[in-house]
Amino acid sequence: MDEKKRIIFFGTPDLAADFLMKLMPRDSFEIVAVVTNPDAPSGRKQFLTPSPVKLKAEELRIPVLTPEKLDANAHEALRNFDPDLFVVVSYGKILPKSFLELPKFGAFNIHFSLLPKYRGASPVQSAILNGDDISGFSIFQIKESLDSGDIFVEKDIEIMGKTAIEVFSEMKEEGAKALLRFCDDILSGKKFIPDRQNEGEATSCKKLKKSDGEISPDEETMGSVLRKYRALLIWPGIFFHSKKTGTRIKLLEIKDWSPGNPIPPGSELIFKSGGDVGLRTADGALEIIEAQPEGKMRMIGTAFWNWWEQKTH
RNA sequence: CGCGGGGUAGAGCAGUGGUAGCUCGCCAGGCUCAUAACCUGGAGGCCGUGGGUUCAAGUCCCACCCCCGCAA
Repeated sequence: MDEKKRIIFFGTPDLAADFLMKLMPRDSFEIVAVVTNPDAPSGRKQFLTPSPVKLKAEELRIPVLTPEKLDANAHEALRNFDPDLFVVVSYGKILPKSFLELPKFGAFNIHFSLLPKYRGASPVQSAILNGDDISGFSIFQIKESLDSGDIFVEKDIEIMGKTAIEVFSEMKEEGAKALLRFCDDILSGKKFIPDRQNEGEATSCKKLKKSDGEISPDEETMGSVLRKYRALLIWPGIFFHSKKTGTRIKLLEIKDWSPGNPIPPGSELIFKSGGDVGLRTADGALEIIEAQPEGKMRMIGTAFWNWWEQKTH
């Protein structure tokens, strides 16, 4: 009977925790350790909170490492686990070269775009923002430079008209299957013919900022607002500042304005027509399903309309 | 002690010591070819909880609970 291969898993957010869970009980390999970011302040009271991956790993009784820096100490700690493979899913730190040489079968990352497009921190959101119809995920061997290694597995996912939640959900579903198979394959010695990334086609995307969610509805097109909504709804969401009410207003759920419903001429930024509440944009309108003024509880469209009328008159 | 907003009808809000109100929704009726529009009527409230001040508290004072925005 072969010895089980030894994997060290790197990851931090919820998404990574889901991948960890799906990689769990296997005959061919085991997760011998999990590396995640240290506990960080979170929530209104700023309590120190462990990462979702740490919580999941503890639940699964896997040893957890939370190095602040990937230094010599961390290197030593990982070497002691005698790893065969590193699997990285949204870890949040860049692995130095000396770490990449630790596992016998190498270090691999699953990235949620069709590399070399959208290298960096927000591939799913960026693809939606750009209005792409197709994205996907890539499993590649990690090199020192970010998201640039040779691609071993790649799969398309249709993203047209979908929200980030829906896309992530599919990425999770399909990606976990692919990653599982990949781990089995590579650890059993299967030969891959990896694709080198075409550097000329590479694009990159930055980490999202809170301010990316700010919109100016009457200066933007419906398409622009809707793409931002779909891309950013997990975080930071979309919001605008209203001079009339003096508050910031989040749009929690919006959709296309129903075509049968006339948009009254001369409508204000927020308007009501029939039973629906609308948001006027530069080239049309969107329906507000749910919104939330700063400091208030979330409101369905008609409640938001009531609030708006009372604040603006 | 991180900063701030709030808790009054099903929902959204007004009400600064003296009869509990408005808008939306809901129910009934009316108008109408018709309606999400309009008219009439109606139901629906321990005003977050506990104490205090007062002849009198939704309102002033104290404590507590809960919700939310920022921040991370």
